[in-house]
Amino acid sequence: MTAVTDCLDCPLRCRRLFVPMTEDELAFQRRFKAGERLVPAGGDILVQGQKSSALYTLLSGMAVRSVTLESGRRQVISFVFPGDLIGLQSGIMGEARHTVTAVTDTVLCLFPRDRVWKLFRNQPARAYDLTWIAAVEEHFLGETVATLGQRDATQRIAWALVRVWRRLAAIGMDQDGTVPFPFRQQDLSDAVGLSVVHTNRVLSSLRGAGLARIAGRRLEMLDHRGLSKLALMDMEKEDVRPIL
Amino acid sequence: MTAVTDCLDCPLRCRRLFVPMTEDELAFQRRFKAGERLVPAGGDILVQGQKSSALYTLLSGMAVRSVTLESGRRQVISFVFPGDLIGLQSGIMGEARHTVTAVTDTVLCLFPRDRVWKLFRNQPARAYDLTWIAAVEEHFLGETVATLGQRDATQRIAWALVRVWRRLAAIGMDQDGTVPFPFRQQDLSDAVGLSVVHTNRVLSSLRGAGLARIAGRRLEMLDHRGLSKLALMDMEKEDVRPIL
DNA sequence: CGGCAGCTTGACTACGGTCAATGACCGTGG
DNA sequence: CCACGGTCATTGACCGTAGTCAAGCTGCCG
Repeated sequence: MTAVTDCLDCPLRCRRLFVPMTEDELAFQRRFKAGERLVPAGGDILVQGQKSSALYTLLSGMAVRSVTLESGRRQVISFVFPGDLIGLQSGIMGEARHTVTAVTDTVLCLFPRDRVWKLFRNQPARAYDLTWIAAVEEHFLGETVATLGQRDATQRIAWALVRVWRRLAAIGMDQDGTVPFPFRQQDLSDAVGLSVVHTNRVLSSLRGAGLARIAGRRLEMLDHRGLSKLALMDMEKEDVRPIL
Repeated sequence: MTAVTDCLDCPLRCRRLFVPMTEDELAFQRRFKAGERLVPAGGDILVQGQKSSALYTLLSGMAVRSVTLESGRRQVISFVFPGDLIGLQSGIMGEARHTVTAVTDTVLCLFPRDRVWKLFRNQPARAYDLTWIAAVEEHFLGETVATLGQRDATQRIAWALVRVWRRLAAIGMDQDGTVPFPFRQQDLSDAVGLSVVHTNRVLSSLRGAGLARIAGRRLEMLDHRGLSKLALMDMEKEDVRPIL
């Protein structure tokens, strides 16, 4: 039985990916957070089509956001990492449009819906941040659309690996050039719109080319610059964003 | 020389797609709007990588939001229709991440960036609406990702046509089962990640099947239910959203 | 030790891309 | 008024990337 993490002790907010909070915001944040929710690996955090009012921030662990078409095919919309907001759409528009599934054991900070309104009413700066977060999310989805529409198989995989690596490095989860990678190849292929078989072939070719390697639930980045170039990604300055 | 449209006379806000505004909100809105901007067909409303502070709502005309990769390939992220918000990302995150190009002559309502902060400060309900709009946008991008990742060529085109048709019908732009469709086949193919050639073939097969037809810069929907089914789209209840 | 989930490899196929040529339409200028 | 040039739509022939099917392989957990 672990105690609930106080926002004061939040291991995420001081990471370079996130905009620092003021004293005042931090105080509000502590009252805003209503508790935590634990979802074990394989469990659903949010289910497509189901009413759900809460907002979450992923405190630890990883997840995938996905939709399933009537054809039965699954698309992974995005990977979800510590610090990511979950449930904005369902929280605002009423019901969840996609499923969020825990890939590892996860801990979520819980923000009840009715307090969100209070945030807009009393904390305009935080409300602005929330919109900012939504804009960032939108930006990444735009990137994803461009990837699925215009990049070939190798570029897609390279792109996805670089994205994951940069995101995790930005919250300090890299060690010796590796980051945790708990996703199955099936998850990766569902994310980039390729078959598992082809995904596997591409991965082994990237390994062969000495660019990156997945092994033991970890992703090893052997040539960040090379892989980024292959993926047609610019080495954009890492931008920061708020965290809720 | 046409006069600027007063928000009171806005031809969009009363359409069934949009949440009605209160008297109060309308009053604020009139002060919020700083003027209009006209962009002729083919002109750029926003340019990828360029600083831009303003927020716009497309008042009339149509546009495409797109990004161009280093390979030179272009991805159309979304079509932009009357009532859509433009520039949230650039307005909040600083610089535009994608280009918005006018496809017809367009009129834009202009909201200066510095007034956005005033909105968060003084109009929490409108700020909430802005976030809502961002969430809706995010939802649609998620759909797009799923389409590019999991639907085949025919389903993609069908999906795109139905989306356009529903969107325009929801603001009353349908006449005799047709809606304006000023986009080139090149735009459509860049939107769904297919070559123009294949797009053309699919379109003619849809025409042959009596499902839909594009002619004379108009899209004729011959079998909405059939095309939706083909596109694996549910006949979801039309949901409403706020307009800025 | 057995069973299961996930990874890997091979053989064959097909969907959609590319290249190329022709056609339809439209605005402009001689 | 018609010839010209440009843009966009259409069609044909060929090809290559990635999907499918199917069989082994590996590693983990009971």
